[in-house]
Amino acid sequence: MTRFSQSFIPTLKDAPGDAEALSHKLMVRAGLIRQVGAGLWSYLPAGWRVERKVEGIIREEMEAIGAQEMLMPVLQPSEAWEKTGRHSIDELFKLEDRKGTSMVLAMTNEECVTQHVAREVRSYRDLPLMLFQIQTKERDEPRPRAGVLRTREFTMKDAYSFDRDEEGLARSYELQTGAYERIFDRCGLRWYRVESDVGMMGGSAAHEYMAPCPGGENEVALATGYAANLEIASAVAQPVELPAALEAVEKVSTPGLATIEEVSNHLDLPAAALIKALPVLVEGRGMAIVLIRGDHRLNEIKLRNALGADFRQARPEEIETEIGPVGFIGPVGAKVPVIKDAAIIGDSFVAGGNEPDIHLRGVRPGRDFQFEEMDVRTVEAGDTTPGGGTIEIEPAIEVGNIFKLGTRYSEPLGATFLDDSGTERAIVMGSYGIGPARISAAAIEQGADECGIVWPRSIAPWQVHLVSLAKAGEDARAAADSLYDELQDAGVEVLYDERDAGPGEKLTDAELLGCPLRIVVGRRGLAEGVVEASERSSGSEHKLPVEKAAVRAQALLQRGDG
RNA sequence: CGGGGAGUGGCGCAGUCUGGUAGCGCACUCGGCUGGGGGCCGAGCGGUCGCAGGUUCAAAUCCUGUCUCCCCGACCA
Repeated sequence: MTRFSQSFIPTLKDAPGDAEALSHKLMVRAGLIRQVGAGLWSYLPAGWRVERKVEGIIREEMEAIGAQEMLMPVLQPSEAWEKTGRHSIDELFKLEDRKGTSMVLAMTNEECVTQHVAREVRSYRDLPLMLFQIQTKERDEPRPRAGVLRTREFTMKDAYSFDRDEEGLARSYELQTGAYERIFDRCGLRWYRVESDVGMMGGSAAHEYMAPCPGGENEVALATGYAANLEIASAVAQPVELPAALEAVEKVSTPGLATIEEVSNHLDLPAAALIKALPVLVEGRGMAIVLIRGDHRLNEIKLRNALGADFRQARPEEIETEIGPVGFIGPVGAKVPVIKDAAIIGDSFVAGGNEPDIHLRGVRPGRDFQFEEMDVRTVEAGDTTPGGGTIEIEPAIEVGNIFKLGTRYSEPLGATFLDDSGTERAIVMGSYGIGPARISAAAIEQGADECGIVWPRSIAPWQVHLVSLAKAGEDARAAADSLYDELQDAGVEVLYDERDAGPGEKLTDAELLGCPLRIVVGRRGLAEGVVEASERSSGSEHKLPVEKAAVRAQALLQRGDG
C-alpha cells in the first residue's frame, strides 16, 4: 500500500553540494537516505525497503547453509575486548557507564559470540556450529566518506563458525563461500573474490568480495585466473633494460640530486634502473634499509607481513647518524641489514653512495652488498602473473569478507572442547561479514545511468512504479486506480504515483527511483486501450492492453533480470 | 593526524576582497490557467548569515576563538 502522495519519499532535483560519489548523490536525490552527521545516516522509507530486501537475501542464504540467526548487544563490557587485545584498536568506540564500568560499542562480535560458545560448548559432539546476526556496528572511523560507503554506524551481517579442527574450518569456509556467491549474484552485483590482508581481525587466511565500481575505495589487481586486493597483490614486474654491467661499482657525482627523478634525468636512465633505498625502523630489530626499484612503490602492508613486525620510516636525523646523508642512501657499504625487493633483478643498477652528492653505478646485488629478499612492492597495471596474465587495477567496493580466524579468539577467551580422545582443544573459528548498505550502494554505482538508479529487481524498493498522468476525477485516473488495486491483489509491490504534479516531474522521479518496471496510465494510451510499460534497465517499451495489464506486467517482471 | 575547501530561508547559490539595515533560482502557500518530460501568470510565507567574543556610530562582511560538514592524504572490519 504505497501511494506516492502519502509517502515520505522526498526526491530532490539537485544533489547536496558536498556529495561526490554517484551512489551518495543518487541515494540522497531519490529520497532513500538523509544525513544526520559525519558517517551517520538515516534510512528513509524507500531506502529502508532496499536495505531489508538485501538483508532478506542474506538471511535466506545463511539459513540455507545451516547458520542460525541470533542477536547480540551493541553495548558491551570492555573486559573480553581486553582479553583478546582488541580494546586498543583506535576505531573502537569506548565509553563508561554511570558506575564507571568500561564499556565498548561493538565493531564486530567475535568476543561476545565466542564467550557464549565458550560457556555452553563442551564436547566435540556440539560442533560444528554456525551463528550469525544482522546488527548495528559502530566504528570511530578516522574519516567517514562517500555517503553510505564508509560510515561510523552501519548494519552488518556477521557470521561465526566453530569447528573441531582446521579441516572443519575449511568446510565451514567453503559453505560460507558458496552462500556469499549466491548472495551477491542474487543481489545483481558484478563481483570478485580476492585474497586479502587479515588486518585487525587476526587469523590465518582471508578473502574479500569486491564489487568493482568507480566510487570504490579499494583497488583490486585482476588478471585471468588472478584476483587480489592491491594491498597484498603479488606479480612479476615489467622488465627494464639496464646499462652494461661493470667490473666494479663506480662513483658518479650527483651534486644536489637527491630524488629518483633528478638522478634519472641527470644520468639519462629510466627510473627503473635506479634503486630506491628506504630506511625503516623495525619494531624490536632497529634500523634496516628496504630496496625498491626506482619506478616502484613500497607496499607497507606487504612489508609488515613479510617482516612479521611493525615498522616506521626512519627520521632524517636517525638516517644521518646510522647510515648516511638523506637522499644519497644506498646498500653498498651500509652498516644495517638490507631488504631487497624481489623485483630488483639485474647486475647494473644506480644506487646512493652513502656520501654527499655521490651515487654509484654498476651496482650488483650479491656482489656489492648482501641482502635478504622479500616481495614488498606495490603491484602495477601491466605487471604479469606467474600464469602469464596481465594485471589490471580496478577500484572496487568491499561488500563482504571472510576470515579463517583459527584460535585467535577461542584461546584468549577459553572456548575449548573435549575431543573424542578426551583431550581439551581450542575451538577453530571463522568469521564472515557482509555490509548490506555497501551492496545497495554498489548496485547503484554499477547500474545507474544519467537519469538515475537502475535497481536489480531483487533489491528494488518496489517492482512496479505506476504513474497516473491524470488528475483525480478523470477517467484515466480511475483506470490507474483499478490497475493499482489489481497489481496489489496479485501481490506485486507497487508504488503508485497519483500526485497532482506535472508529467515531467513524475516520470523523472520514476527514473530517479529506478524500479524495474514503470507503467504509465494516461489519456493518450487509454484512447488506444493500452497502458505503457517501460523496463528501467533496458528502456524497452511495451503497450499493455488495459484489461490484461496486471497479468502482462507480472510476465514482464518474471522475464526480466534478478 | 597533515593539506585544502565550505557553513547565508527546505535545496542550489550570490553578496564577504572594498563594513551601511540580506538577495537570486528552485521548492513551499493561496488564486487562476495548463495537463505526455520538472509549464505559465499573479499574490505571499519563510533567514539568530554555524556559534561565542572583540573592533566600529554601524559587522554576513574586519579580528580572535570555537563547532560542524566536505574533499585529498594518513588510517581503515
